[in-house]
Amino acid sequence: MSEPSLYHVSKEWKRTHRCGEVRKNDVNTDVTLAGWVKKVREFGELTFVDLWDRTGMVQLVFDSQDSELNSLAKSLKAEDVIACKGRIRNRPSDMINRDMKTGEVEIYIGSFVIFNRSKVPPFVVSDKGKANEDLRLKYRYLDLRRDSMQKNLRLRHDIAMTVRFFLSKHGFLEIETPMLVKRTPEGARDYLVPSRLQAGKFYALPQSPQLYKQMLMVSGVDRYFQLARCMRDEDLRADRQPEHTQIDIEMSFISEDDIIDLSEKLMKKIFSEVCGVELDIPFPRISYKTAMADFGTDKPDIGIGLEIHDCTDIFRATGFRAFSSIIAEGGVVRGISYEDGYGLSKSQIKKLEKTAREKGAKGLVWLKVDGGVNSPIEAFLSDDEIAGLKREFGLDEGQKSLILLVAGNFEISTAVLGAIRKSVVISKTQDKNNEYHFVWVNKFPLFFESGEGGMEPAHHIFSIPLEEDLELLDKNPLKVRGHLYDLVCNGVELGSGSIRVHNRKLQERLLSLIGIDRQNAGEKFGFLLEAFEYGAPPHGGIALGLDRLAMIMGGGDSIREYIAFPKTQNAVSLMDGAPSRVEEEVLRELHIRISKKETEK
RNA sequence: GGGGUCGUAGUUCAGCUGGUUAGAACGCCGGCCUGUCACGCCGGAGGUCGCGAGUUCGAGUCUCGUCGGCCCCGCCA
Repeated sequence: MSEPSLYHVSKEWKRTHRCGEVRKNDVNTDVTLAGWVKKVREFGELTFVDLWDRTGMVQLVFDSQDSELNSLAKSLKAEDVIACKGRIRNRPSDMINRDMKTGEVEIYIGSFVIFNRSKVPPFVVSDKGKANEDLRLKYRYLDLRRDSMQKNLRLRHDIAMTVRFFLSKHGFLEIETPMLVKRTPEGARDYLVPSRLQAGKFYALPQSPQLYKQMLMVSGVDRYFQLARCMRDEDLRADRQPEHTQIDIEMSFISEDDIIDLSEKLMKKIFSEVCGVELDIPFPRISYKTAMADFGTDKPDIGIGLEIHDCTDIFRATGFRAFSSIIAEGGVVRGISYEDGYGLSKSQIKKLEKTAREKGAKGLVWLKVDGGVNSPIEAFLSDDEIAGLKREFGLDEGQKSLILLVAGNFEISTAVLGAIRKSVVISKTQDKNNEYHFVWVNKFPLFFESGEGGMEPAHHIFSIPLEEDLELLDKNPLKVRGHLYDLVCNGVELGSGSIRVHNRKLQERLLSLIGIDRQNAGEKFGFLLEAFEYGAPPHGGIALGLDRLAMIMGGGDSIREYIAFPKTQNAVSLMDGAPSRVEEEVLRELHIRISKKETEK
């Protein structure tokens, strides 16, 4: 026994048990344990030390028999790393700690070594000690030592292992695809990697392995999966990091139903194995059109009611000018009935109005209905109109509710109500756990209108149109729907996929619709198009967000809690300081010069 | 690019319409204690109020700018 440092884990100090694993039936065995000191409690000649490792905590006891041992024990501090030898013994019956797995026993210590002393940590390394996220990120290695974070790491591992086992059993091969790839023009901004050997050229980090997994299908791999890192240089959110992990799946000779079926079974397996929740499959499926009309979003939380209703017909003959003029111009009046919102104060309703305006509404009309009605536009409303609203929303006589109405064109009024619904849903679902409302959203349009009057792919340009919409491709491409499907859970987009194009002509046609002509297509996707000419099987797949899945299963609010080393909203790693400047010399080798303006910052 | 919010002791926070000595709890340091496990008791140290300007007799508090964390819009599957 002496002051720390150069001890290594020799045979002598090799541990025989883990801290959280000593139990009553091990009593009287001699053990060697190692771990982190969490707490020292002194009582004169008696000292207790809580020793922790990933498996749990156990109490060590030192007493006066050996005063040197005891005084060294008293010098122990939180987060010191030690190994110790002792005998497991029962605690006195009235001293059993029911809150600890190991609380029936304790280790009577004969000797110990200190591998390393810890400075006083910047925050208390325990779930009981609060710490702000920036501090936690800077000292992530301490943060991860907390039980809640260890639990999150374990959760993620369990999901990953279940995925690997399940897919492997179903005939899928796990295949790695390159991290240094060719930049593709569509989609998110790329992270670029300069090439040293090819002056002036760049690799991109993959936004997803999309093209590679399609090539693997052409290769006859038949069933592929990968836990793939995907990099996107876009702004961050609670559920968006610059790098995230997808459970990436691709299959040959299958239909949309096959992929949905497999995904459902995978989800069921994961929830069952990892957290003992039995999901009901199949999940409901709704079309994109229905999702937008009824929920105002393509990732609806379907578990909490609040569907958007069309109330235009109720107000056809209204005396309320704001509505009548919009209806006359071909607009609509849409609304939701928010029963829990009846008690909202004026200022809380004001906040909803603000949300509405942010999303482009001219205003938000609200009515509190019960036996009567209370609304700023009460004077303009007829009894028929009020009765009509109650009928539309299925409200019984005297039933209380807050009805919110938005008038305008269909898209805006629906989007506004969707946004309001989302802000309301968050507070509604916060106190619920273990409730998972899965839904498939499918039949997405293949294209959306882009800002400049052109078109851009809704998902990506490799998805196949629905058979019945093929003829619209020439006449009205915006009306063409595709074999595209998103998996949504509690309002979070967990994954999306599609059946792919496997025919060169069709692929070229789709590319030309978004302004990529033949020559251009050859430069950018030539290898894909060429591959399609050498026997490409029909194929399709899906990619499920591992980080988001972990977040939902863990009940968290941010995927950062489920990523070992995440970045801040400014895409900075507070722990290691990435990104950073690099030496001039390094840049020169990469044929890069930073403009002066940026250097001065 | 834009909106919101936060920044005070090592940590988490309080600090009113500006007012003279900036507090609490936990942590830390010293002492006492043989059954604690959120131990208890006694004592102590610890502050560039994010940073920079401005208003004022006087700024933690008000104004502007700036930096950083978080939430959101845009953006992004």
